[in-house]
Amino acid sequence: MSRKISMAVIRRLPKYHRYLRDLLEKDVNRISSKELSKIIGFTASQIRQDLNNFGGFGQQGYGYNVEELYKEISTILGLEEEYNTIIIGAGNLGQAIANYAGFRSSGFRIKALFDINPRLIGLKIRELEIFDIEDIKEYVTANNIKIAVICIPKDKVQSIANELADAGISGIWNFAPVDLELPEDVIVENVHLTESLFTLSYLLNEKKLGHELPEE
Amino acid sequence: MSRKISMAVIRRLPKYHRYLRDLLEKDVNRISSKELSKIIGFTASQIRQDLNNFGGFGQQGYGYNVEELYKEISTILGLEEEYNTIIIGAGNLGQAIANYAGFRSSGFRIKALFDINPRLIGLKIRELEIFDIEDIKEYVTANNIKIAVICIPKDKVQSIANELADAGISGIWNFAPVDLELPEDVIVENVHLTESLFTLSYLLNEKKLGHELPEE
DNA sequence: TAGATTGTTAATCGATTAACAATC
DNA sequence: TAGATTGTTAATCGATTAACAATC
Repeated sequence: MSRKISMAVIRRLPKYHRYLRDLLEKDVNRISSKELSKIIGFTASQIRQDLNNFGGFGQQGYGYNVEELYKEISTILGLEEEYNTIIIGAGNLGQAIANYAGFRSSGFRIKALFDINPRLIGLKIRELEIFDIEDIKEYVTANNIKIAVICIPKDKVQSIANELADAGISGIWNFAPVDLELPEDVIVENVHLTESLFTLSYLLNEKKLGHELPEE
Repeated sequence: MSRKISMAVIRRLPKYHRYLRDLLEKDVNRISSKELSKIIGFTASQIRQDLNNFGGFGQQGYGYNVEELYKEISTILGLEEEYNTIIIGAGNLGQAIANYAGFRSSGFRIKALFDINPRLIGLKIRELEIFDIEDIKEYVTANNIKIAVICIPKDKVQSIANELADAGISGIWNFAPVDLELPEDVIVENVHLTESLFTLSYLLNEKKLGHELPEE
């Protein structure tokens, strides 16, 4: 059997993870696909299909053990790994990410920030130093950095991404409104905020026009 | 013919918008679905299908007029509308959004921020006052606020969303890791940053394990 | 054992791609 | 007119849902 999981399935995994953690926190220790369906909003059938891509985690007549399933999904998501991470762009967004406990507590170890602005270079954000973006390639190589979070305006993004790729980065979490062109061994995950906002704008406008909106 | 556009199509619209603006800036005034396909990465067939959901914007033998198509899509996305907007949570992320020129220049008029922290209440961010989150319902009603951006920790989010709904809000742009339960006339667009990061984590892990990754 | 619920195959649905007549 | 390219119908592909035998 070949492992070829679709993006549709992959993007549901973090949601399972989140809902299972919520259940754990409520001391629920067992759940059926039917019950989970009710709270997470996917069909029971889809839940069973999704999970069975990765293994038979359930038990007939019983359902799933919440803690076990949570751990399995954590492993599948690679959350036990640790990744040296840098943030490029020490503006509001870069700082927001640097400070967000949720990322720091998972395996993403933020090591430094980088910026082009001389007034920021040398400052510290929560013990994290801000370096000159000129030095990024050298830093990535020297410090075994695996992940870069890009939080700078779009103009320079492609050229910086090229440097990161040259330096052997594994993944890029990109917040700039640009689709990067990189060798396919560099994994890019985009957060296109404007696209999200424009989707909201579309839906609001459609509602105002009295048109029917799609599910989901 | 009924208007029932799928979310898959809707989420591609902002991308068309962005690429068309890039073309406009490069003074390209005409493009075929085939050429657009090459730069945007969708098939030519899909591009024609997508656009034809909204009208016959092209011309046989010629292609599409870039400026005209850009304007059409702007209208479809509702970008000519103006929406009074508030930001809930004046932390790093709330400030990042308050300061981001891209949002301010489109029709989203940010009117104020709200926070629970007494040390922030009364301060200003770029002429925007930070108010007490206690007063939110009254403010929304009194100031014809249509959109709320939620940038606070998850605990209080559902109850604040309820207040917003009661006050007649039209849309919520939600950055908290929570799926809101609201009357269906309130439109919610989520930005689940952790889910995005975990997707990246999954893909990095799969790569490391030598598994084949899905397209897209 | 009887009841519940999984894992998995088969059926359905919807989205994408291909093809081509219409027409600029 | 000949060439290009759309708009649209038909074919294909993939994802979701339904069904049910296996089994706890």
